[in-house]
Amino acid sequence: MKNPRSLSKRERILDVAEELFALHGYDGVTLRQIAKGAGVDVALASYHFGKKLDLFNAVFQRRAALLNSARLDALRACQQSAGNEGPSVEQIIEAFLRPLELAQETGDPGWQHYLALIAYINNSPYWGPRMMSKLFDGLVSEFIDALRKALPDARDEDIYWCYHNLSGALTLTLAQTGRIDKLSGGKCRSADFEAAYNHMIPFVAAGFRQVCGKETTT
Amino acid sequence: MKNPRSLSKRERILDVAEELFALHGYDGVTLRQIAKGAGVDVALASYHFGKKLDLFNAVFQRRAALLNSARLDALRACQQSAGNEGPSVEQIIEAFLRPLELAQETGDPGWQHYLALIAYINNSPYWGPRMMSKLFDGLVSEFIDALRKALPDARDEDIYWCYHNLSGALTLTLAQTGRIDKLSGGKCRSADFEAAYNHMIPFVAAGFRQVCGKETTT
DNA sequence: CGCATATTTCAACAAGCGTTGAAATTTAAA
DNA sequence: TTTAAATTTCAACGCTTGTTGAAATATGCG
Repeated sequence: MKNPRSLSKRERILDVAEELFALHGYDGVTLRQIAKGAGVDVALASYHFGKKLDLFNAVFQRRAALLNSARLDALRACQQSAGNEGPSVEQIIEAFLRPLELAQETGDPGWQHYLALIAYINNSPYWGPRMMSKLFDGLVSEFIDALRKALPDARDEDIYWCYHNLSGALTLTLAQTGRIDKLSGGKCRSADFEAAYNHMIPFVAAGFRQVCGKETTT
Repeated sequence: MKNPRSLSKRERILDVAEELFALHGYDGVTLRQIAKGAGVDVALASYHFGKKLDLFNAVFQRRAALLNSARLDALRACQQSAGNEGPSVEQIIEAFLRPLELAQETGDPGWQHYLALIAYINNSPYWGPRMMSKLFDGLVSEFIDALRKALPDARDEDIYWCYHNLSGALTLTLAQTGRIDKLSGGKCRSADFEAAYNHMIPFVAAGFRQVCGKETTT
C-alpha cells in the first residue's frame, strides 16, 4: 500500500497550510485551523508530516524544485537564443520574472499562495536566512553570473546591490498586500502580475545599467 | 501624579516589544517574553497598554510622527531649493530615503528595530492594509505628487508601479534579513544603509525615467 | 508624617496550543 | 472474504497563552 488514493487529504492539508502560512506567518497559524480548513482531524497533520515545523518545510519544498527549474530553463533558453555575446539585461530579468506567471497560467490558486509565502520568508529576518539560502542561492548565483557577463564594467558589489533592489521589488509584488490598489485609486491591481512585471523589467534593467555601467551587447 | 519617572519601565517594554515584534512578527512574540526582556512582570504591559494588540499599535505609533515629519521636511527642503521647476527625480527619492538614516545617526538601535518592524508590516498581507495606509498614505501621496511634477509625460499608472518598485526595494533593505551579506560573500552588508541608499537612489531614478518618460527639469 | 494616587507585582483563570498513543476505519492485495 | 497495512479519528496530556482582580509597593503632595 505504498500510495493509495490518500493523496486527497494529505494534499488538502498542504494547500490550506500554504494559504494560511502565507497570510499569517508561521506563528500566526495553528494546526487546528489548518485541520479545520482541510476538513480533517488535527492529528492527521502530525501523522503525515510530523511536527508543525516539518509541515512548514513540506509546504515550502513542495513547489520549490518545479519553480527553480522553470526559471533555470528560461535562463538557459534566453542564453541559447542570444548567441555568444550572451543575453541582454532585459532578457535575463525577463527569464527571472516571467516564469512566476505560472501562478495565474496554471489557474491553481495554490501557486499564488506559495509565492506569497516565499515573500513572507524572504522578508523575514528570522526565516529568511534559515530557509531561502539553501533553496534559492544556487539559482540566484546563476542569474548573477549572467548579469556579470552582460555588464562587464560593473563592480561585483554594485551588481549585488542592484539584485537586492530587484529582489525587494519582486518580493513586495509577490506578497500581494494590495497597498498599490488603494494608493493608486484602483489604477493598479496587486493581482495583475503581468502588469507588475511589464513595469518591473524595464525599471530594473534601467537601474542595472545606470549603476553597473554600459552593456557590451546591443 | 500625571507623569512621574515611571517612563523607565514603560519605555523598556516598548523597546523590547519593538525588537521582538520586528524579528518574529506579532504572533511570534508572547507578552511574557517581552516582560522578561524588560525585566518586568507580565501584567505591567497590560496595565500600561491594554491588550496585546494595543501594545503592538503603541510600538508602531511611537516613532511614526517623527519619521513622517523628518521625511516631509526633507521633501519641503528640496522643493524649496529647487526653484519653480521643482526638484529632480533623484532629489525627491533622496528626500524619501535619506531621513531613514537617522536609524544609525541617532545611535539608538531602537530605530533600526522600528524600521524592520515597518518592513514586516508593509510586506504582510494581513497587517499591511490594516496599518500602513492610515499612517503613511498621506506622506506617500505627497511624494507621488512631487514625482508627477518631475515626470509630466508619465501616466499615473506607471508612476504608481514605479513607486511600488521603490517601496519594495526599500522594504527589503529595512527588513535586514542579511541575505545579501551571504550572497555577495561579504562584499555587501545589510546593515550598511548608506551603501544601500547610495545604490538605490540612482537605480530607482533611472527606473522612473525609463518607465515614466523624460523629465522637464535638468 | 499621612494620605491618595500611580505603579508594579502576585496569583490565578479559562482557553487554546502542539503532540501522542490507542482505537477505529479504510484500503489493497491474497 | 480474510488479512494486514495504511490512513484517519478519538481522547487526552502537559504546557503556554492573554488577561484580570486584588494585593503590595512606590511616589509625590499637603
